[in-house]
Amino acid sequence: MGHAPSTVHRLITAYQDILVSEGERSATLEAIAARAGVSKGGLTYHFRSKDELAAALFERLQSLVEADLAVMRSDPSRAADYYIRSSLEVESPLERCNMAVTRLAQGSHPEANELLARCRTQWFEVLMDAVGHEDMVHLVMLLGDGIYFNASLTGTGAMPEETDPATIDRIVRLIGTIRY
Amino acid sequence: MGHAPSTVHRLITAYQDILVSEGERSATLEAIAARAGVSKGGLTYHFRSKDELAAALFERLQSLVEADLAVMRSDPSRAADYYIRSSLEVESPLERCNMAVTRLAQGSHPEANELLARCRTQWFEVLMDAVGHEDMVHLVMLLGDGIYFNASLTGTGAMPEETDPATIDRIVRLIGTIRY
DNA sequence: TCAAAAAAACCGACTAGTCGGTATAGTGGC
DNA sequence: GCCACTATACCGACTAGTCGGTTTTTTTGA
Repeated sequence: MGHAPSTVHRLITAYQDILVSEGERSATLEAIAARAGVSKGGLTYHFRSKDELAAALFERLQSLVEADLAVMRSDPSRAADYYIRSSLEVESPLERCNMAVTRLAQGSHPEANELLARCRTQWFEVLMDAVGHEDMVHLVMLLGDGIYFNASLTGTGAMPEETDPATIDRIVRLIGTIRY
Repeated sequence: MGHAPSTVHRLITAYQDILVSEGERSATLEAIAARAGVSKGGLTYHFRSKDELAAALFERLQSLVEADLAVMRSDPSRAADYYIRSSLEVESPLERCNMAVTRLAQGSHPEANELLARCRTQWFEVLMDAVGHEDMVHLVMLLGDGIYFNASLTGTGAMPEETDPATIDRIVRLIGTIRY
């Protein structure tokens, strides 16, 4: 039996989920509290301001990225493959959190922007260690971003057809044939 | 001598620019009006509501995409190359407009979402006609999306390093070596 | 040709409603 | 008794949209 998630955890998740599915404007204090199943007073008890809530979201992303980097470092031979494929997992805690922070960044939230920049730098470095060829790393990261971007639009409403895992498989195979 | 852009044109551009550089929240009627050099009353004279302004933005995107598709159809052999490279041109009217509509889509604006879906379907079809290999088309489009996504984050604040044209050149050459 | 009338473009104060944040009295469980 | 809340009320800042009125441009008819 796992613990039921704490109220604090639920509040951060509620904020994250509303950001992802409805955008920054809909993420009001009351909407967040309601989704987490507490009153507005309950929210402000744990987070005195929206900025504190955002800061908590940033911390969550940092630790999730840390864990992701550790996985990639643990098996460099599969790092690139892992990076591309995990971009597809829109439901994973990391991707959802990343998407939420991206929404804030696009709303010109400087902290969110800097955090994303740091994360991307770290992914780049780990991929460089694993792959060793700068252009290939750029290719892998751009591809991952593309998959991620597509997924993030699919998530909100209706995209032509979701990029399905089988297609990604074949694409990964295609770029696997590149000799550099 | 070209005409000075009309107030209507300036208002749509102002809306678009604020969406791109500061996000949906900052795109208030007054901010839009101020950027276009008119008063709030002047804005509401031309657009009775924010939705009408958004509708005008959607129409602009449609006609820009139409023109882009025509270019691609006119020289199928360079269509894929053109698609990838034009994703980099963040300052072009098409990319700016596309970015603005994307911001609205991420704020869960259903119309924006459907429009983007239609555009992407059209691009896909034109690329399919030009390239003829479905996985390669997906690869090209995902790569374009990745470049575009990167550029859109760079635009708002600070990304590690902008994807520069020389890197894109080399990446295009890399995927050009793929035999399918 | 030119003044008067009409239409179009625009201004800015106002209304009604929303949101972030503060405050406070009360409740159930450990 | 105190922690983790609920419920409600409130404030100030801000926002979309309205409206009466003003300025600018265009049209018209003598």
